[in-house]
Amino acid sequence: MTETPAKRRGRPRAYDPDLALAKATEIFWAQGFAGASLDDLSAATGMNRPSLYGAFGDKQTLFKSALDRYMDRSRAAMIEAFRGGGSLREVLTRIYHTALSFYLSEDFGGRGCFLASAGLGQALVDDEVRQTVADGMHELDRGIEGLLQRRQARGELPPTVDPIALGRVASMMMNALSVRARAGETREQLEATIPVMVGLICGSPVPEPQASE
Amino acid sequence: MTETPAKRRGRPRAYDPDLALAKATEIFWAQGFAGASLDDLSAATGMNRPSLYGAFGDKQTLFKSALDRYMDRSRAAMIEAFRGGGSLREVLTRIYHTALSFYLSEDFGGRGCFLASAGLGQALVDDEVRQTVADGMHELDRGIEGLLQRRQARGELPPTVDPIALGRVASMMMNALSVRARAGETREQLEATIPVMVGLICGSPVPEPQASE
DNA sequence: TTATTTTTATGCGAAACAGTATGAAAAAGC
DNA sequence: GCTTTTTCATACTGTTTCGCATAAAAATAA
Repeated sequence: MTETPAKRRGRPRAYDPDLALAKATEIFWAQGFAGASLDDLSAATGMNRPSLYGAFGDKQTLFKSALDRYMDRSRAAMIEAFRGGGSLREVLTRIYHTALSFYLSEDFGGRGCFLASAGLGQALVDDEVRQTVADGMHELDRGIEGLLQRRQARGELPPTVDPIALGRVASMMMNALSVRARAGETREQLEATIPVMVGLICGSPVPEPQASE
Repeated sequence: MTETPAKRRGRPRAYDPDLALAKATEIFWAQGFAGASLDDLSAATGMNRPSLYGAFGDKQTLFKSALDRYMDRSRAAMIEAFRGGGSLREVLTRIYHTALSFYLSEDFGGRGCFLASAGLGQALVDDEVRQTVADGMHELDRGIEGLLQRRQARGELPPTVDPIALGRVASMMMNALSVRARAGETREQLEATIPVMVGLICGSPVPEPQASE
């Protein structure tokens, strides 16, 4: 669908819009909205100022496009992580690892979640951004809550726990990973916390050989 | 010590340095380093530009002073929360409530932890800031780890758990509260997660009559 | 009163900033 | 080959930014 359906009429554009948006996202991610100048964005995307403006509108609109693109990407990755089978323990572990794969970058070092970093950096200045970020986080909350509900029904969680309250906290732990990633903690340090978090959610040491079911 | 020891010689300053730093902190907190202009800071502090410069140096230095002041204040509040007696459950609850008292503001709405918000906003641009923030968080990590170690020795935690790993995650939950506060969640929503978090750390519903061992 | 010291007030200046106008370049249509 | 359409490249405009220079104001000291 995205491939050129017919030969476009005028001069062909010299950039790939999605790649450019990805590069712009990286600048916002590292420097925040206010800290990213149009010169920075222009240099990173390889587009000059008027092309940027023509393609994405002004800086605010570009930022919101970056936010939307990130949410689409991370949503897709999370759906993938939810889908794969395995025990609740395994699914949660996969979810946290997926989150970390977004928060840690080879080239830029730890930068955290784009929503929690660049997004929330603007939260007190632009309420639309704040709302978008909040919605994104709550969407993930509901995903994990649903997961815990289903797994509780299968007996993977004790019937006494509240899967909604627990799911929300499990979701919040990703926010904690984001903060620590941006604070510079290493992949090893962060990955070491995952089994601890999963253990807290699922019941500590090992599900126990669980011959019961 | 801080009171005027003798009559100062020249024209008296028209501002209270610490109050001015507090006001500047609020601007950085809401708008970030790059988003806060010297005009904003000047208006908030009531100091004109040259006075600001004379008192705190340039914008970077002012920001780092704000960071230091925040760390001093929050450290003091946390020491207080650690000191008061009570069960581990009670102490942890008090610690989380103390954290929330910093993250939520009457006038500005939820703004999160200054370290995690304004501080980490600069983390990828200014490595000294990143290191300061990381150190601050790790100091709190060690505090909670020590608390759990002592309480485990008193039998308030099962001997099987690793108090270091658990303490680190307990500390990270404050980072999660910070993110959600800044995302606009209400005090009620945030406070509702505290007993869930404390329950995860201490052993869920109530330490349970725990007849098993 | 007069001199000295310290802070405030006005406002300057160079640089960076966001956004745009103008014209050249590169493709398709005829 | 010429026109039309779309994008690129240069450069401009007006504003905002940060930091500081200069001079007035307000206190003490002599």
